[in-house]
Amino acid sequence: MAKYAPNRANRTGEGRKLSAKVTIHDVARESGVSIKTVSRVLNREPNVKADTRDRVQAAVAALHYRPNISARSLAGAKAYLIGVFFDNPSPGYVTDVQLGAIARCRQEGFHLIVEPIDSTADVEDQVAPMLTTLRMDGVILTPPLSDHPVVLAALEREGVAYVRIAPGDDFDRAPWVSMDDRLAAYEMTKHLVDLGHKDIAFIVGHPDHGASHRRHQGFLDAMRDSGLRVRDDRVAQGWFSFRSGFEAAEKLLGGADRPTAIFASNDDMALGVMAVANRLRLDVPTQLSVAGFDDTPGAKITWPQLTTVRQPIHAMAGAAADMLMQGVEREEGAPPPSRLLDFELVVRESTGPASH
Amino acid sequence: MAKYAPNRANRTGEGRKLSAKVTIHDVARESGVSIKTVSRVLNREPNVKADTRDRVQAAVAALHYRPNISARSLAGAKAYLIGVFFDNPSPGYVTDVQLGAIARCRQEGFHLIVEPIDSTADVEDQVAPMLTTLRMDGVILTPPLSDHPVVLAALEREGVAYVRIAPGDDFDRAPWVSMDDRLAAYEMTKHLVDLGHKDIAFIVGHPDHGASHRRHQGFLDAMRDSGLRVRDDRVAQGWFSFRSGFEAAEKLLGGADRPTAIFASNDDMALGVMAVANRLRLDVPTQLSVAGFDDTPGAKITWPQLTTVRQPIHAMAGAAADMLMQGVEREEGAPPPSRLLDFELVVRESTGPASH
DNA sequence: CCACCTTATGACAACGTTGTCATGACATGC
DNA sequence: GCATGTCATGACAACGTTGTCATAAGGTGG
Repeated sequence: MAKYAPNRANRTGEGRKLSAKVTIHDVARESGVSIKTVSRVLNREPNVKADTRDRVQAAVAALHYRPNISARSLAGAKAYLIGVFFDNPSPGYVTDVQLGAIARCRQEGFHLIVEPIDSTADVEDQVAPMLTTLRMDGVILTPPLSDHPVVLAALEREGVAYVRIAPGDDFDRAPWVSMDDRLAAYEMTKHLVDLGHKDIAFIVGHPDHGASHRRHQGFLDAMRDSGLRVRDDRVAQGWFSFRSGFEAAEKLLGGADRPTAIFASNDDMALGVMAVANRLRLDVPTQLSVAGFDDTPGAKITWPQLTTVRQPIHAMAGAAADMLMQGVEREEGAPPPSRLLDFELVVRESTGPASH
Repeated sequence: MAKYAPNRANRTGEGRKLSAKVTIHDVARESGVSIKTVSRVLNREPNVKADTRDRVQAAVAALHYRPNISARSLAGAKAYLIGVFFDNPSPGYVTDVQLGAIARCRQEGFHLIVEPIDSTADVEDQVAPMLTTLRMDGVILTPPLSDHPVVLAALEREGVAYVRIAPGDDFDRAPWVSMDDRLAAYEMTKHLVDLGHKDIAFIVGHPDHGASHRRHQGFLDAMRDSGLRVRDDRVAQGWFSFRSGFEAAEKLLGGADRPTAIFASNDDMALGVMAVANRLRLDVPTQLSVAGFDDTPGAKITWPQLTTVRQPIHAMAGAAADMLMQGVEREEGAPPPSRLLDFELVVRESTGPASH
């Protein structure tokens, strides 16, 4: 039984060499300086003569030297590792966050560790071990984990920095990145009102997500500002899932007395609404307008395509990674350095003029 | 300017202490043995008295000791890191792979590094640095990267083990995990034939994915075995995207002479077909049956729900992670230890009896 | 010209593990 | 009973970096 290593290259004898490990010592020798000076150049530390720096950089390039991340994190303070914690939001959301974060991380030589957390199981048991084994430089928290008390506490206890994406409350506790959910929902509602809709239904999102409440509030504010009444039976509770949107729509569209538009506070639920409309032979948008929120890939994967709000997920994740990598700083007592990014209303085919 | 560390725990006073770093030395002292013996217990090495092992394990538990992964990988051979490389397959696919791999990794104390590769840019430049900085124990390759020559070559040159998911060819080159795409497509076609369909169209997938050809072949085989002819204009080329399915369907359904069923070789394309059917006011499934492949979340997020093939993505990724963690082995000269996992035909509402 | 500061550099320890080798306690074979 | 082997353990080096401190070279002010 031999170690199967298509990879270890020369399994058939002395063969061709593996690309030999190049260490900082090799670079030091090649450029005629000490390893410490090489280290300085690599880490952009001050007090290195321009001439010396150039020689070292030339040697690094010539030898294709790459610092070993384990040695780095063992010796120094940084681990060059950023974590992303998530708990099954939609796949589209998750990958978008990852892509946004990685794009920034690559530039700085950081890597991304993804950690799904199952909040129905013991969260402490999942978080604590990974925090102590890998000493990550920071963690990006996605909703609903952005507000999970056990996760936040564990992170703080272990001394690991974190940035929350779209947290629900406790904004002064730690840095965050978010968008103005209330305003976005407000504008979407206005869009429907402008199309002539007066009887608009709303499907609320998962109560554990802070964004749910903000979107709901934006809807209510817009209706009030437009002088329109919101009937109690026109607001349904959902859970951000297709199924919950489907069920809410069945309730909303079940009787003869139907709203002319439904604003679902995320795309998955909006797709559930579309499915019900389809089933009831209601034409979208002539008989019913449907609006979503998020602009997930699914929004375009339906007919008619969904009018929705584009969340800057990619940018939010990138901003979060940035903050973590440069070691978030702030004035004593000042609020955490957080950022509110812009959204965009995406009007497609699922919304149209009110029918009556 | 103070370091902002909401994390450094006690910003509200002396509070509770940061969890102090516990090292192997502490465990050794606590249990009255040398650090080497502790190491042995931790790594399940032989030649440790049961009594000693118990004492060490008690100390580990009492002190909440977790080995530092950087030190481990610096000193030893293992890095406790598994990479997943992908290049924008659908988000659902990506997250499924991640979840499947992580479930296994957690048990063994491994972590997952995700690395999106942009195959339109210089692949070597993206792969080489990450392979040398992080010395991962192995990499899981998802299609179409499973067959990317530059990626495979870089992996082999750097001596990093890898397992390919659903590769297209060159099966003896390295271990892989896959499913029987041909058979699955064969059975799905049979399902349509059994429903009475004779004029069935097929949408081929992205030519860079090995699975595309296998699915196409399965379709052709089933048609032939059923004594049915496949008209040339009933086979359209797609790219596994919603849009490509949409466009293919427009061509397929454009004239008066229409097939009674369309088998799209993935769900995204099938959803494109559904959108066109919707637009043309063709009822699914009474006027047109539509079948997909993959059972992505999107398959349930449409009305009617899609008849499709459930790929064991989660299990495939888990198996791949397993192989990597236990250091893939095989007899000298024997084929790589690979695995073919079971699929499942999922019949939902989008397919029904032929209409004429 | 001396004291002192700044800049550029290197020697060496430290980081927390695992690998290698040595050692002592026992058991086994003849 | 002695050579030989196996088991259980520990001392110590090694892994490849960064942090700390020392030191030499050059600049500045009196």
